[in-house]
Amino acid sequence: MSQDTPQKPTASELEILRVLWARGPSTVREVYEALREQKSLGYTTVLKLLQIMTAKGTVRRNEEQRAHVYEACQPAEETKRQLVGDVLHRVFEGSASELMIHALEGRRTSKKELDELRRLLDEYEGRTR
Amino acid sequence: MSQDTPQKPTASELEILRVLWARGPSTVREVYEALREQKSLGYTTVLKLLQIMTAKGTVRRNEEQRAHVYEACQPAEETKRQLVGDVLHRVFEGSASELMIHALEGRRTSKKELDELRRLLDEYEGRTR
DNA sequence: AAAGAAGTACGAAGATTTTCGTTGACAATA
DNA sequence: TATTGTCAACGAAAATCTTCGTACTTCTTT
Repeated sequence: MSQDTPQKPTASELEILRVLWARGPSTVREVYEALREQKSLGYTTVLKLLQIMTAKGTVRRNEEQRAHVYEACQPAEETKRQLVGDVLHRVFEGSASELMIHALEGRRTSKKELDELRRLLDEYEGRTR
Repeated sequence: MSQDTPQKPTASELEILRVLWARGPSTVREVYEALREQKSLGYTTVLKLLQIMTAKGTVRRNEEQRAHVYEACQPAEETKRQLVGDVLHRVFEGSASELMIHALEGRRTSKKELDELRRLLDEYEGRTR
Protein backbone atom coordinates (compact mmCIF):
# COMPACT_ATOMS: atom_id res chain seq x y z
CA MET A 1 0.00 0.00 0.00
CA SER A 2 2.98 2.24 -0.57
CA GLN A 3 2.00 5.77 -1.54
CA ASP A 4 3.30 9.27 -2.14
CA THR A 5 0.76 11.38 -0.27
CA PRO A 6 2.42 11.55 3.13
CA GLN A 7 0.16 10.16 5.83
CA LYS A 8 -0.24 11.91 9.14
CA PRO A 9 1.45 9.62 11.65
CA THR A 10 -0.54 8.30 14.58
CA ALA A 11 0.60 8.87 18.15
CA SER A 12 2.63 5.66 18.32
CA GLU A 13 4.03 6.13 14.87
CA LEU A 14 5.26 9.54 15.90
CA GLU A 15 7.07 8.07 18.87
CA ILE A 16 8.88 5.75 16.53
CA LEU A 17 9.63 8.51 14.05
CA ARG A 18 11.16 10.55 16.83
CA VAL A 19 13.57 7.74 17.57
CA LEU A 20 14.46 7.41 13.90
CA TRP A 21 14.97 11.14 13.62
CA ALA A 22 17.22 11.16 16.66
CA ARG A 23 19.19 8.00 15.88
CA GLY A 24 19.09 7.91 12.11
CA PRO A 25 18.52 4.57 10.35
CA SER A 26 17.93 1.92 12.99
CA THR A 27 17.00 -1.69 13.50
CA VAL A 28 13.87 -2.77 15.29
CA ARG A 29 15.90 -3.65 18.35
CA GLU A 30 17.49 -0.25 18.48
CA VAL A 31 14.15 1.50 18.25
CA TYR A 32 12.75 -0.88 20.80
CA GLU A 33 15.54 -0.18 23.27
CA ALA A 34 15.19 3.55 22.82
CA LEU A 35 11.45 3.52 23.36
CA ARG A 36 11.68 1.24 26.33
CA GLU A 37 13.47 3.93 28.26
CA GLN A 38 10.26 5.91 28.35
CA LYS A 39 7.52 3.34 28.28
CA SER A 40 7.01 -0.37 28.53
CA LEU A 41 6.15 -2.23 25.36
CA GLY A 42 7.03 -5.42 23.56
CA TYR A 43 9.60 -5.98 20.86
CA THR A 44 7.08 -7.34 18.40
CA THR A 45 4.90 -4.31 18.96
CA VAL A 46 7.65 -2.11 17.60
CA LEU A 47 8.33 -4.55 14.80
CA LYS A 48 4.69 -4.61 13.78
CA LEU A 49 4.44 -0.85 13.89
CA LEU A 50 7.48 -0.52 11.67
CA GLN A 51 6.02 -3.05 9.26
CA ILE A 52 2.78 -1.10 9.12
CA MET A 53 4.66 2.13 8.63
CA THR A 54 6.58 0.51 5.81
CA ALA A 55 3.32 -0.47 4.16
CA LYS A 56 2.03 3.06 4.57
CA GLY A 57 5.17 4.49 3.11
CA THR A 58 6.07 6.35 6.28
CA VAL A 59 9.39 4.57 6.57
CA ARG A 60 11.48 2.48 4.20
CA ARG A 61 13.80 -0.32 5.09
CA ASN A 62 17.03 -1.79 3.98
CA GLU A 63 16.87 -5.58 4.02
CA GLU A 64 20.47 -6.27 3.22
CA GLN A 65 21.27 -7.30 6.75
CA ARG A 66 19.33 -9.91 8.59
CA ALA A 67 18.16 -7.22 10.98
CA HIS A 68 16.43 -4.79 8.64
CA VAL A 69 17.33 -1.16 8.96
CA TYR A 70 14.51 1.36 8.96
CA GLU A 71 14.52 5.06 8.24
CA ALA A 72 11.90 7.75 7.83
CA CYS A 73 10.88 8.53 4.26
CA GLN A 74 10.10 12.16 4.90
CA PRO A 75 12.64 14.44 6.50
CA ALA A 76 11.73 15.29 10.08
CA GLU A 77 11.20 18.93 9.17
CA GLU A 78 8.57 18.04 6.65
CA THR A 79 6.59 15.86 9.02
CA LYS A 80 6.81 18.41 11.81
CA ARG A 81 5.56 21.09 9.47
CA GLN A 82 2.69 18.87 8.52
CA LEU A 83 1.79 18.13 12.12
CA VAL A 84 1.86 21.73 13.25
CA GLY A 85 0.03 22.74 10.09
CA ASP A 86 -2.68 20.31 10.98
CA VAL A 87 -3.17 21.82 14.41
CA LEU A 88 -2.91 25.30 12.99
CA HIS A 89 -5.75 24.53 10.66
CA ARG A 90 -7.94 22.32 12.86
CA VAL A 91 -7.65 24.28 16.06
CA PHE A 92 -6.68 27.82 15.16
CA GLU A 93 -8.26 28.34 11.78
CA GLY A 94 -4.84 29.04 10.35
CA SER A 95 -3.94 31.86 12.68
CA ALA A 96 -0.30 31.64 13.71
CA SER A 97 -0.87 34.34 16.30
CA GLU A 98 -3.58 32.33 17.97
CA LEU A 99 -1.34 29.31 17.94
CA MET A 100 1.44 31.32 19.48
CA ILE A 101 -0.68 32.82 22.22
CA HIS A 102 -1.77 29.44 23.41
CA ALA A 103 1.68 27.95 23.10
CA LEU A 104 3.08 30.68 25.34
CA GLU A 105 0.18 30.67 27.78
CA GLY A 106 0.62 27.07 28.67
CA ARG A 107 4.13 27.44 30.05
CA ARG A 108 6.82 29.72 31.34
CA THR A 109 8.93 30.93 28.47
CA SER A 110 12.39 32.26 29.18
CA LYS A 111 13.70 35.62 28.06
CA LYS A 112 16.16 33.72 25.96
CA GLU A 113 13.47 31.88 24.10
CA LEU A 114 11.45 35.04 23.59
CA ASP A 115 14.48 36.65 22.00
CA GLU A 116 14.97 33.60 19.86
CA LEU A 117 11.37 33.87 18.74
CA ARG A 118 11.88 37.53 17.80
CA ARG A 119 14.95 36.58 15.86
CA LEU A 120 12.98 33.96 13.99
CA LEU A 121 10.35 36.49 13.00
CA ASP A 122 13.00 38.87 11.69
CA GLU A 123 14.71 36.09 9.85
CA TYR A 124 11.51 34.87 8.31
CA GLU A 125 10.55 38.36 7.23
CA GLY A 126 13.95 39.02 5.75
CA ARG A 127 13.88 35.79 3.86
CA THR A 128 10.48 36.15 2.26
CA ARG A 129 10.45 39.84 1.48
CA MET B 1 -17.74 8.19 33.49
CA SER B 2 -17.72 11.89 34.27
CA GLN B 3 -14.29 13.14 35.37
CA ASP B 4 -12.24 16.17 36.17
CA THR B 5 -9.01 15.42 34.31
CA PRO B 6 -9.79 17.06 30.99
CA GLN B 7 -9.59 14.58 28.15
CA LYS B 8 -7.88 15.39 24.91
CA PRO B 9 -10.69 15.59 22.36
CA THR B 10 -10.57 13.33 19.33
CA ALA B 11 -10.75 14.77 15.80
CA SER B 12 -14.54 14.57 15.60
CA GLU B 13 -14.98 15.82 19.10
CA LEU B 14 -12.90 18.84 18.24
CA GLU B 15 -15.12 19.62 15.28
CA ILE B 16 -18.08 19.64 17.60
CA LEU B 17 -16.30 21.70 20.20
CA ARG B 18 -15.49 24.27 17.56
CA VAL B 19 -19.17 24.65 16.80
CA LEU B 20 -19.99 25.00 20.48
CA TRP B 21 -17.23 27.56 20.92
CA ALA B 22 -18.50 29.57 17.97
CA ARG B 23 -22.20 29.32 18.72
CA GLY B 24 -22.26 28.99 22.47
CA PRO B 25 -24.67 26.50 24.09
CA SER B 26 -26.46 24.63 21.32
CA THR B 27 -28.87 21.82 20.65
CA VAL B 28 -27.94 18.73 18.70
CA ARG B 29 -29.79 20.05 15.69
CA GLU B 30 -27.93 23.32 15.75
CA VAL B 31 -24.59 21.59 15.92
CA TYR B 32 -25.71 19.20 13.23
CA GLU B 33 -26.72 22.01 10.87
CA ALA B 34 -23.47 23.84 11.47
CA LEU B 35 -21.34 20.80 10.78
CA ARG B 36 -23.31 19.83 7.74
CA GLU B 37 -22.11 22.94 5.98
CA GLN B 38 -18.65 21.45 5.85
CA LYS B 39 -19.19 17.74 5.70
CA SER B 40 -21.94 15.21 5.30
CA LEU B 41 -22.98 13.28 8.38
CA GLY B 42 -26.10 12.05 10.11
CA TYR B 43 -28.07 13.69 12.87
CA THR B 44 -27.72 10.71 15.17
CA THR B 45 -23.99 10.71 14.65
CA VAL B 46 -23.80 14.14 16.19
CA LEU B 47 -26.20 13.16 18.92
CA LYS B 48 -24.16 10.11 19.80
CA LEU B 49 -20.95 12.07 19.82
CA LEU B 50 -22.43 14.62 22.15
CA GLN B 51 -23.68 11.86 24.42
CA ILE B 52 -20.22 10.34 24.50
CA MET B 53 -18.68 13.70 25.19
CA THR B 54 -21.14 14.20 28.01
CA ALA B 55 -20.08 10.88 29.50
CA LYS B 56 -16.45 11.88 29.18
CA GLY B 57 -17.11 15.20 30.81
CA THR B 58 -16.08 17.17 27.75
CA VAL B 59 -19.47 18.86 27.53
CA ARG B 60 -22.38 19.23 29.88
CA ARG B 61 -26.00 19.53 28.97
CA ASN B 62 -29.07 21.28 30.16
CA GLU B 63 -32.06 18.97 29.97
CA GLU B 64 -34.70 21.49 30.91
CA GLN B 65 -35.95 21.74 27.38
CA ARG B 66 -36.94 18.75 25.34
CA ALA B 67 -34.08 19.47 23.01
CA HIS B 68 -31.11 19.31 25.38
CA VAL B 69 -28.67 22.17 25.22
CA TYR B 70 -24.98 21.30 25.19
CA GLU B 71 -21.99 23.41 26.05
CA ALA B 72 -18.28 22.81 26.48
CA CYS B 73 -17.13 22.24 30.04
CA GLN B 74 -13.71 23.75 29.51
CA PRO B 75 -13.33 27.23 28.09
CA ALA B 76 -12.06 27.15 24.50
CA GLU B 77 -8.82 28.80 25.54
CA GLU B 78 -8.05 26.01 27.96
CA THR B 79 -8.63 23.25 25.44
CA LYS B 80 -6.64 25.03 22.77
CA ARG B 81 -3.80 25.46 25.19
CA GLN B 82 -3.95 21.79 25.96
CA LEU B 83 -3.94 20.81 22.31
CA VAL B 84 -1.04 22.99 21.35
CA GLY B 85 0.78 21.97 24.50
CA ASP B 86 0.38 18.38 23.44
CA VAL B 87 1.98 19.02 20.05
CA LEU B 88 4.63 21.19 21.63
CA HIS B 89 5.60 18.33 23.86
CA ARG B 90 5.11 15.37 21.53
CA VAL B 91 6.61 16.89 18.40
CA PHE B 92 8.91 19.69 19.48
CA GLU B 93 10.18 18.56 22.85
CA GLY B 94 8.71 21.68 24.39
CA SER B 95 10.54 24.18 22.23
CA ALA B 96 8.26 27.05 21.27
CA SER B 97 10.85 28.28 18.80
CA GLU B 98 10.84 24.97 16.97
CA LEU B 99 7.06 25.05 16.91
CA MET B 100 7.16 28.54 15.53
CA ILE B 101 9.67 27.78 12.80
CA HIS B 102 7.56 24.97 11.46
CA ALA B 103 4.35 26.89 11.77
CA LEU B 104 5.77 29.72 9.69
CA GLU B 105 7.52 27.49 7.17
CA GLY B 106 4.36 25.77 6.16
CA ARG B 107 2.62 28.89 4.88
CA ARG B 108 2.89 32.44 3.74
CA THR B 109 2.60 34.76 6.69
CA SER B 110 1.65 38.38 6.13
CA LYS B 111 3.58 41.35 7.42
CA LYS B 112 0.55 42.14 9.49
CA GLU B 113 0.59 38.79 11.21
CA LEU B 114 4.33 38.99 11.82
CA ASP B 115 3.82 42.32 13.54
CA GLU B 116 1.03 40.84 15.54
CA LEU B 117 3.34 38.04 16.60
CA ARG B 118 5.96 40.55 17.72
CA ARG B 119 3.34 42.40 19.67
CA LEU B 120 2.35 39.17 21.39
CA LEU B 121 5.91 38.48 22.43
CA ASP B 122 6.26 41.95 23.91
CA GLU B 123 2.96 41.64 25.64
CA TYR B 124 3.81 38.25 27.06
CA GLU B 125 7.16 39.49 28.28
CA GLY B 126 5.67 42.58 29.84
CA ARG B 127 3.04 40.54 31.59
CA THR B 128 5.30 37.95 33.14
CA ARG B 129 8.28 40.06 34.07
C1' DA C 1 -57.61 10.77 18.08
C1' DA C 2 -54.40 9.80 14.37
C1' DA C 3 -50.46 11.01 11.85
C1' DG C 4 -46.30 13.17 11.46
C1' DA C 5 -42.31 15.63 13.13
C1' DA C 6 -38.59 16.16 16.31
C1' DG C 7 -36.08 14.26 20.19
C1' DT C 8 -33.30 10.95 23.05
C1' DA C 9 -31.39 6.39 24.02
C1' DC C 10 -29.00 2.57 22.66
C1' DG C 11 -26.79 -1.14 20.22
C1' DA C 12 -23.88 -2.30 17.01
C1' DA C 13 -21.21 -2.44 12.68
C1' DG C 14 -16.93 -0.88 10.54
C1' DA C 15 -12.63 1.33 10.67
C1' DT C 16 -8.44 2.32 12.85
C1' DT C 17 -4.94 1.81 16.37
C1' DT C 18 -2.32 -0.58 19.63
C1' DT C 19 -0.48 -4.53 21.45
C1' DC C 20 1.28 -9.26 21.50
C1' DG C 21 1.71 -14.31 20.90
C1' DT C 22 3.10 -17.81 17.87
C1' DT C 23 5.53 -19.69 14.10
C1' DG C 24 9.27 -20.56 11.27
C1' DA C 25 13.87 -19.08 9.45
C1' DC C 26 18.46 -18.44 10.43
C1' DA C 27 22.57 -17.98 13.07
C1' DA C 28 25.71 -18.66 16.99
C1' DT C 29 27.49 -21.78 20.24
C1' DA C 30 27.98 -25.64 23.41
C1' DT D 1 24.76 -31.65 15.67
C1' DA D 2 21.51 -30.16 19.27
C1' DT D 3 20.32 -26.11 21.78
C1' DT D 4 19.66 -21.47 22.43
C1' DG D 5 19.09 -16.74 20.80
C1' DT D 6 17.61 -13.28 17.35
C1' DC D 7 14.81 -11.98 13.81
C1' DA D 8 10.73 -11.24 10.40
C1' DA D 9 6.05 -12.47 9.28
C1' DC D 10 1.57 -12.91 10.43
C1' DG D 11 -2.83 -13.27 12.73
C1' DA D 12 -5.55 -11.64 15.85
C1' DA D 13 -7.31 -9.74 20.28
C1' DA D 14 -8.38 -5.51 22.62
C1' DA D 15 -9.21 -0.76 22.70
C1' DT D 16 -10.89 3.36 20.57
C1' DC D 17 -13.27 6.07 17.28
C1' DT D 18 -16.78 6.97 13.85
C1' DT D 19 -21.06 6.34 11.97
C1' DC D 20 -25.74 5.22 11.72
C1' DG D 21 -30.18 2.42 12.13
C1' DT D 22 -33.97 1.35 15.08
C1' DA D 23 -36.96 1.89 18.90
C1' DC D 24 -39.40 4.62 21.95
C1' DT D 25 -41.15 9.17 23.67
C1' DT D 26 -43.13 13.56 23.31
C1' DC D 27 -45.01 17.39 20.88
C1' DT D 28 -47.73 19.42 17.09
C1' DT D 29 -50.97 19.53 13.68
C1' DT D 30 -54.66 17.83 11.28
